[in-house]
Amino acid sequence: MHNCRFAFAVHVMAVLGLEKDHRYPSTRLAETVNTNPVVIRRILIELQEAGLISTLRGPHGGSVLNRRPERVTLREIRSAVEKGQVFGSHPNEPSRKCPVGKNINKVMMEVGDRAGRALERELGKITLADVLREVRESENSA
Amino acid sequence: MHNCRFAFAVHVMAVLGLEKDHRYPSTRLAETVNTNPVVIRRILIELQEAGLISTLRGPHGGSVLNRRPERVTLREIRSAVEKGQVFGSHPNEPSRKCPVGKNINKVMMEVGDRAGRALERELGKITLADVLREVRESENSA
DNA sequence: GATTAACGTAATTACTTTGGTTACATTCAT
DNA sequence: ATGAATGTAACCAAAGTAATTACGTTAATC
Repeated sequence: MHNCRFAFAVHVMAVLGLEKDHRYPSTRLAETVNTNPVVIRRILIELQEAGLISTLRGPHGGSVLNRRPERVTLREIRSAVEKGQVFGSHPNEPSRKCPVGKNINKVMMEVGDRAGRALERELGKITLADVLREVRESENSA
Repeated sequence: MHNCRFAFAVHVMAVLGLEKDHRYPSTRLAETVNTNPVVIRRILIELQEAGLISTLRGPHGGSVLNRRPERVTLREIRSAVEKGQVFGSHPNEPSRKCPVGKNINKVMMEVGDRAGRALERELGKITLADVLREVRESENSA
């Protein structure tokens, strides 16, 4: 699919949730995600702006969760890294001569809003603690 | 955002719903959407495969709805033109040394399924007739 | 104060997706 | 036979994305 920022962000948050109050540098996070530290840092900045983590520079720096995993939902993580609509809209202005073309954009905006809210509602039910539990369960059954 | 096939498909279906039993050639549909006929035809093929429309070649050919707008949901339209997951996943295999990396893909798949189902549930509540009604309401208030 | 580990960020690259376009073979009503 | 329409292949340009390199900045520690 299109982009994997949400998956990366949940992964990072889950690692930070493994050991509360432990600071993880971006290089270590990048190792477990298996990508470049800069890619991780770009995501960390968005998680900071959303108030989900705190980051310190310098030796023994790195990132740490601001809240316990029970208090963080996937909805918050997603909205931190994934701005924009769920569906794409017409790149070119539709024909204003056609009754549908004249109004479709507005209608589709409303549809997109409804769908987006449904998505957020569902992700709001899942916490980072849920993810950590499922990760551990998969770990045991593996 | 990423792609506008869903918006195009709803637009096309709405135009076809304007006049029941009237065949619209791809060139006319392309005019109201304001794009190239080939782009429309690619979408029409997917709508055909989903059983939503019927298309005839030759003179006086074109596409027509198979069902009344009250019987078509946006969920069907979307699933016709939008395959694939809601969220992207890790492009590179995460580190298997990390308990999170080892299991995150499976967990994110489940999250994606849940989110996808929530999205489908919402779109299943909206019919093409609803879209046509909203289009007409916008028309009147304009 | 020098060293060093870490972040922040700009610039660049390679790749993929996507919509748009042209061209042409095929179908089929008249 | 004509001609209007679809189906489809090939190609292009633009946009988005992860990855990478490089470098300036911060701040803990000796």
